[in-house]
Amino acid sequence: MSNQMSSDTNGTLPRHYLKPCLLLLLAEGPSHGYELLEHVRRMGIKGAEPGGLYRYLRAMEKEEMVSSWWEPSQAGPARRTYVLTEEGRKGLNESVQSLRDVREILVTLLDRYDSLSTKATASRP
Amino acid sequence: MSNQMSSDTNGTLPRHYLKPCLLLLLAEGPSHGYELLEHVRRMGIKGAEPGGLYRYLRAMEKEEMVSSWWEPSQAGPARRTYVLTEEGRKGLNESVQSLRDVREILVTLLDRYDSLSTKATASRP
DNA sequence: GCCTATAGATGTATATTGTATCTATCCGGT
DNA sequence: ACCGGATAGATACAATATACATCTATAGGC
Repeated sequence: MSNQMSSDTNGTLPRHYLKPCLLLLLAEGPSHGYELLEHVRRMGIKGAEPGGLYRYLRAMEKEEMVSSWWEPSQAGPARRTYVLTEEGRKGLNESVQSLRDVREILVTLLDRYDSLSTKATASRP
Repeated sequence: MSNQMSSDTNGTLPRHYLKPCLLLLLAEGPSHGYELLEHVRRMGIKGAEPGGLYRYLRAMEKEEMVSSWWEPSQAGPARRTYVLTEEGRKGLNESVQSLRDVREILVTLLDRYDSLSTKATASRP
């Protein structure tokens, strides 16, 4: 039964905004997976999980949006530190542009919803 | 090769906002699939396609968000007319609330991006 | 009769996600 | 010295979602 509806984006940014989030976070400075996980969660992608995140980072590396290396940790296991590449910076700029588009569409959609209830109230004298 | 990144949400609302869009459109008045397809496309979900849309409508009907019946058309084949149910109205309200959350997170994220480049420019005297 | 636009539905390959599980390291407690 | 928990990263496989092609039908124009 192919049914995609399930429970929606409740209060959280859909996980598919993970890419722009990661690019933004890395534009703010180098970081490693475990830390990025907490950051993206705090940024709004509550449902982010390690599996997907690490996968994403590797995929981004394959696309040369980021590069990484192992770095020993003073406390705990070694970390893979990620930094944004030139490509990644460009990718971020593009992502941000489409995010702006999405934001505008959302605003329009929400206005449309609001005017809907306004009309409904207005029609009750 | 499992690579999820591909080309992102370029200029369009991700297809997974189809549900709130359809609910909003149906809140504005009854409609049928073919017409809804054009409307959601104009609303920003450029990549919406008939297959997914019709399936989506049937799924929403199974969830009792909408109800439908066949209606003969004056010109062309019969149409399945959809209307929003009480359930659907509630679903729309909830969807809209999470859309507002998403919008706010997006705004925060974009501000953060902007302040990033501001800092970069500011550091060049 | 044949072609096109309209209208709806289904089948299926592929892509993406979700969930569980696995390895390893360091630190603190006992 | 040994154990358990926090940190860190990675992988396998199932479940879902998406894209694309295809199929049925009807009405109207030519």
